[in-house]
Amino acid sequence: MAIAKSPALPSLATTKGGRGSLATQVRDQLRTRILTHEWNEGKKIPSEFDLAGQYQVSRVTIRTALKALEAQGLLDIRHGSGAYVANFGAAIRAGLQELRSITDTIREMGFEPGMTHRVVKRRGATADEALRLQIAEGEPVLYMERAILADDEVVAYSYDAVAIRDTPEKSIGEMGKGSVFGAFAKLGIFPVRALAEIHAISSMDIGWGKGRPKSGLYLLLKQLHFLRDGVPVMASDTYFVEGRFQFIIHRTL
Amino acid sequence: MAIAKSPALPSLATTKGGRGSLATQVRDQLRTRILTHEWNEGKKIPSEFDLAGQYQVSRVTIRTALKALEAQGLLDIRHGSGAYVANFGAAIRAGLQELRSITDTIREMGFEPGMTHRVVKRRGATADEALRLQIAEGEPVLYMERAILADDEVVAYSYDAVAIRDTPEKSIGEMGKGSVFGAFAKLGIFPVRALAEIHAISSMDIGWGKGRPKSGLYLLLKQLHFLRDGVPVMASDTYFVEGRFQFIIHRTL
DNA sequence: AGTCAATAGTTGTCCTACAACTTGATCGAA
DNA sequence: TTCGATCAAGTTGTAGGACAACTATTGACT
Repeated sequence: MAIAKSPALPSLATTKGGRGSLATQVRDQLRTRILTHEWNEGKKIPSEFDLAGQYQVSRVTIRTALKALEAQGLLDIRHGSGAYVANFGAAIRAGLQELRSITDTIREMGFEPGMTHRVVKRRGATADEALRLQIAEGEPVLYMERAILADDEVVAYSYDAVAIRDTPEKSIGEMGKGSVFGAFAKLGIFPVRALAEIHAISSMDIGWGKGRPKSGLYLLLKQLHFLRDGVPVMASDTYFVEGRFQFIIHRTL
Repeated sequence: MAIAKSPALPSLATTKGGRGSLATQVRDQLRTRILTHEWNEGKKIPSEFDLAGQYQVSRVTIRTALKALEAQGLLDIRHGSGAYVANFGAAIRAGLQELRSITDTIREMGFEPGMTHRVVKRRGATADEALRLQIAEGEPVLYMERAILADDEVVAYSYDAVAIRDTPEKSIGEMGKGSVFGAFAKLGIFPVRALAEIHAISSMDIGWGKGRPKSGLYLLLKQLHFLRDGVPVMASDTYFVEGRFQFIIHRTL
């Protein structure tokens, strides 16, 4: 039962000046250790006491991290026995219930993500956009039409509207290029949740270009992204080509 | 700052002999207090210290409960400030990321749930079912074909296969009648998670009866329900009629 | 072999104390 | 007044120690 700080573990506070609470940092590190299969699925991970020793934090902090991972479905904590790795690692990472960028998800699925922009412009909000973004009609939004690719094949067409509000002009340009969430992060804007509505759509009016599917069958993900305090920042309608993208949801109590 | 146990609160241990840990009981009670709008959306709830006094438990227990609710997206806890009610109560309850029976969801949406059984029989597992349920091909399963109604209108057709395993014969009959999960509960079987796959389907071969939609457009929810230890117990393919049932997902980090 | 009791290990809860952060009030200077 | 800094009170985050409740294994006994 020797307690020694494993030198292989990246230290906590020093990694990046501390981005979030201690428990959050520990949670993220344990998360990657689980997802990289450091412990086999179904296997017991070290006790809270041991982990506290490894990370040099209190048992409270470890417990908070473990509970969070249990809530995400990655762990199964049993009173008096221990914490066990659930056997759904990959599915959870790809699950819709986790808010992550489509690009990242595609990359983790082993494909090469890509994106082509058809429309990127600043214009007044439509009635529908104004309603969803809780702004006045006609107020400026950044409107985009993009095709999302995986290994050069179109997997989805996305129609997005970002509320401008106080966004400086120069930063708006960046969104039209790389990752939208990357641009958000630079501005200190962090959407922490999204409300998504799912529909089955059969239409020939969706999409463009030669990669456009003939079936016309799509899964529409109608999303609204929110900040911590509940302010909506982006409304996006993404049409996923049926069959080319796996939609998984991990449901828990 | 007077700490008095509110007499309106149901006591914890006495309610039902204690179904789960203290923190879980507190979580459930706080959850209903939130969903019944005891505190307005966006408003601050009492401090951990106050709640500990109300429920006569330690601050640790309250913290555990609050953290769980935060993970579910019902609360927003801010360091140094307090815990605030998120403005997504209804959406979260109806959200797919929460594992609840369709019947309950329909009822909470204000409709009268119903169900008609077309097929209820015990037969050997098909190759696909055997694979999903992790049993041998031909082993007995309870197979059902049901139509799910809301206010006497068909919202979905479901094709389900339940792994029999040690289930006593008489209990199998009950599943064919009322709620499947109700029958599970009586047997002490509690599915705690499900992995769902979503597809858009356009087909005229789905469904039956005169309520069958003409469009032939469905959202297929292909589910597999698991026990705590990862044993699959039920595989169900549910075809939701596009437009008649709102599919929402609450996505969080 | 089978049953039961003891035991060590693990998670759940409690207590106390303090650190870190947020918010509003207070006060002083421009 | 108006702005800004400072302060104080309130709240969440982390620490450490202690014990209760539960699990799984071992070992003794029948």
